[in-house]
Amino acid sequence: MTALAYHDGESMSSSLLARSVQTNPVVIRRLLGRLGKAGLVRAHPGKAGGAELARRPESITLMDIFRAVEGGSPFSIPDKPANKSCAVSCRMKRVLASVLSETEKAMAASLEKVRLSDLASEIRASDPG
Amino acid sequence: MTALAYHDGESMSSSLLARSVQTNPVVIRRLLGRLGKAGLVRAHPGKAGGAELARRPESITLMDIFRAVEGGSPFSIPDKPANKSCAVSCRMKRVLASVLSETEKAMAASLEKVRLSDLASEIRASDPG
DNA sequence: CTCATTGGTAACCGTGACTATTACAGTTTT
DNA sequence: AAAACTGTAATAGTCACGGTTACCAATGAG
Repeated sequence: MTALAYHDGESMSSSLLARSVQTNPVVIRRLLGRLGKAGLVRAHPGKAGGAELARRPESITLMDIFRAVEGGSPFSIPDKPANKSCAVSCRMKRVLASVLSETEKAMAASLEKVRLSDLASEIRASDPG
Repeated sequence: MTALAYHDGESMSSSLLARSVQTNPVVIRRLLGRLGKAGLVRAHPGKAGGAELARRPESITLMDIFRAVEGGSPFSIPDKPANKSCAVSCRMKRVLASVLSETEKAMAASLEKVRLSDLASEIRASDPG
């Protein structure tokens, strides 16, 4: 995503992006699929195809990307059946959920503050060429 | 840990704790081992042995537990070699590390705010017996 | 039209992390 | 001595994820 923002608006093929992160094009396409469903990127098939940002990088935060690629909550509470004869076990899930919801909000707020354009700027600032 | 705080100061065996979370005593002992190294619990072998909190539950935060159980950072940056011919790939690790360090701090601050005694109180409040 | 290039997706394998389980040694109380 | 506990090692099973191959659909160049 940062690469897309860096090459402002231009379309890049999945193989090119794959080389950038040293992985397989299919992995990239899987990610682009999720990002596409979230409305962050557009893909064009065909000979001169590729992927490009669907919105301006100023309007995309890291939280948008996080939500798109990691489906659900970063924290998960195991849903084993509680031990009915234990007061702690019975109430724990409810209590933990409330706490984790708070720290999730804190994390989200932090990620919301960083826009994709910020990352691109930082890269440009430290790029000699 | 909440169970230990709930049964204020009393010692509990790993098998008892295991039944509470519906798992195997060995799993509990492995966790207690880490918590012990972090100075959060004490364990006593022998016939009337078990584990107990090493500090008052008011002085233990969820962040303490998190650090003790999960060794390192919740976020990890893959340490694949960067693609030297790509400016983004070369600078990305540094930029990402700085950003993630911020959100880690946010998460830590949120977990620091919750003390073990808070959880025990909440359980007691909603416990009829 | 033909064909090369690309995205999209399914199928499969290998790997790494974690849980569960068994087993055994060491310690402490009875 | 016996019982009950911790601590730890070894093992097997499960699950998620990355990597890979393969195939289809779409698009643009010739």
